[in-house]
Amino acid sequence: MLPLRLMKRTTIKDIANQLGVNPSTVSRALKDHPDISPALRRKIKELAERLHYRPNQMAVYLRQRSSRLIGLITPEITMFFYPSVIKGIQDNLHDHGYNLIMLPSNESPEREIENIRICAENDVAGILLAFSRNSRLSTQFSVLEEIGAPVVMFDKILEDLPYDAVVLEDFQSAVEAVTYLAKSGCRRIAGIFGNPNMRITQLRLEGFRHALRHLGLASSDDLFCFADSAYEAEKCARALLTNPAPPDAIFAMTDEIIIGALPAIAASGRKIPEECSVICISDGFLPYCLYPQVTFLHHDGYEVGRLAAQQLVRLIESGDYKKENRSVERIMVKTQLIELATTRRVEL
Amino acid sequence: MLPLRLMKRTTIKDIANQLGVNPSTVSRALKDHPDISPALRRKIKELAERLHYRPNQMAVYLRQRSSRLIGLITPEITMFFYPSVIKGIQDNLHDHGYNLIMLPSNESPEREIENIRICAENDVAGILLAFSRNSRLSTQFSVLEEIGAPVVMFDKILEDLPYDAVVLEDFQSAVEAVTYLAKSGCRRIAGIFGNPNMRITQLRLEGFRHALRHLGLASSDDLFCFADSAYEAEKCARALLTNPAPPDAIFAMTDEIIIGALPAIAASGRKIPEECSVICISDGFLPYCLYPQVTFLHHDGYEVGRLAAQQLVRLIESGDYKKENRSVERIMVKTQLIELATTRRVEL
DNA sequence: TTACCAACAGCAACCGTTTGCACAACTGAT
DNA sequence: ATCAGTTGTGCAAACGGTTGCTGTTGGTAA
Repeated sequence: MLPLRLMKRTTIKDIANQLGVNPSTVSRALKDHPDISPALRRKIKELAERLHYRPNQMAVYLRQRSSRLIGLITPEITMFFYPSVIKGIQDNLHDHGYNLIMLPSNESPEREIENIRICAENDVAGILLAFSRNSRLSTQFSVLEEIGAPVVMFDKILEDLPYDAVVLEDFQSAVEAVTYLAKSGCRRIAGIFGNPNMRITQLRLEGFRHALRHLGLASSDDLFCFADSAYEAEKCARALLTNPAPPDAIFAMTDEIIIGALPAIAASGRKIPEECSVICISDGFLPYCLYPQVTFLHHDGYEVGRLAAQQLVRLIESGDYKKENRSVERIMVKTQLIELATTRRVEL
Repeated sequence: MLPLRLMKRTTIKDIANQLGVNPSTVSRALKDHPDISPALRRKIKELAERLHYRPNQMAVYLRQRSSRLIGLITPEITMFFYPSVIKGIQDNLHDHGYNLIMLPSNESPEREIENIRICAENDVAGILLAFSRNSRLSTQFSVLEEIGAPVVMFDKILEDLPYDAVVLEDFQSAVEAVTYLAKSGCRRIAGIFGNPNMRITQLRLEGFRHALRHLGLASSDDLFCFADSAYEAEKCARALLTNPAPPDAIFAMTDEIIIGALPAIAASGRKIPEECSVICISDGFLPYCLYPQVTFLHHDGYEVGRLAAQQLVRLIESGDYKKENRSVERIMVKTQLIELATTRRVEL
């Protein structure tokens, strides 16, 4: 006998032939259609089992004009935040019988467009989308509009796009971070931010400045900078600390930034947190690995992924996304402060 | 005019109708079949462009009896090693026009089988597979055999399965780690290992013991232990260090283990590396984040992913995997020692 | 007996693309 | 004028499964 792998896959027709019935009868029997007698139904199911019958999803998708595939488009997949998001998405999607097709854009808007096209070609049931740094409204939008499937954005969103989104409290997190530092006694608070094109950068920067203003603290241009990588963040931190009037606290906008900044602060010879406090926004894994462990605002990637997937499934199954005047939903994921070793303790 | 998203997608038939030609002609024209005259070819392509025609891949797959989807089955997706592997796979697959469908098994053999089934149902062109801790040869094998597509295993493999695999030098890495510690002056070298069911654990443990024996060092049962999580690793490390004859060096088999072990060593009050050296095997990101930065053997996940994908594409496109007497390939990824702060320097 | 209805099964079209084959029209050689 | 050989195009089946409709039973009520 041939090895199984070289055998033709059993189809509905094979079952029908062996039983002398029509393929349609088999199809109906397998999905418990009441038109088929229980006896026949059992016979068909038994044979299907015996022949290891598995429906060809491609055929189903084609006929049904939609797959059970979800396209996941992200600028990056390895670093920090995204793996947990993906896990959140996966766990939720699996429960609803959808499968994920991964389409990383590597921070390239062109690749992003290509990925959206791939989604279209594969008749995905829905798209989960976090944009690259340099994606712009007009270009990305027109391609997305060609898709018949619902879209849910998360994390790195384009605010004006008429799709639902799951986001973190970026503005508010920065406010909280700064406020916490101030409460712990810091007076000159510096910030290191990511790519200034990204909306999350803008929001966190706004929050940062808003808090400083509100607290009556200095907020001059030499107290913040932008860094696109850990390496640049290290340079930024060094520059901030050699200022004539150096900060007594540093807020790092992301995991990536803290990785560069923390060694620079340590290298400057300052005691942490006494001479320089440090706080960052993180998914929650890295701060525990660093030394000293960094106080951070927990941005829960898993939760973001879970909620985005949940919302997408809801849209798919209700069909609501097709409605003309549906208003866009923004789902906020709460942030939590985790006090570790790089800040002075505050009585709250 | 309707929003694009609600319009029916253009098909080959639409183009054919508008031009008064046959769908088959359109199909051929779009793929530059020489039978179609250049003039008509141009006209068809122009219209296709204008109507935003995109082929329906499901139909193509169905007709072609195989998709351009690759199933990726891993026990885990967030932690340490896998994100880089996935990136390596992605980068390679994208270049060859394949797409990845992610099927995490969450360390469950049952889920693994389900995932293999999903691959079958979706007519994947190939499968990339890393097994869960508790997967067993017999059960997993029979399901895999039903698949018509080639399989490439990586990292966590089942040795006796007749599929190609990309693996790291597990035995050799452990030997190198121990040898390096010995050269740097350590005499009582302990090891903390992962789940003993996994082949990589067995190999690394064998290498560890082999090296100790070879170097004439102690290799008693109180010098190694198994830990299934960072938390357990912490307990393990603590136990090792409170031995009557404590080790002067610890080898941690994975990232996860070092996360637990390092704090325990620090907490014991020992100076690192003078009183206790530390070395681990890692994908290369985490050791730099820890304090002190941990000397490690670099196990390059990206490279594993890249090579696994490459090999799979080769099998798919050559069709070699169908050959009866094809011998199985094992591809080894080289390991590299990175000397950081937790070991005493060695003149090599 | 007739009329009607349920229960069950089959027919055939359809989803969008591909592809072997047939065939028409034209060319050029005989 | 005839025939073989191109060149360009169309026909129709196929991939595997789904589903609206039709048709055949057998049974029940009028």
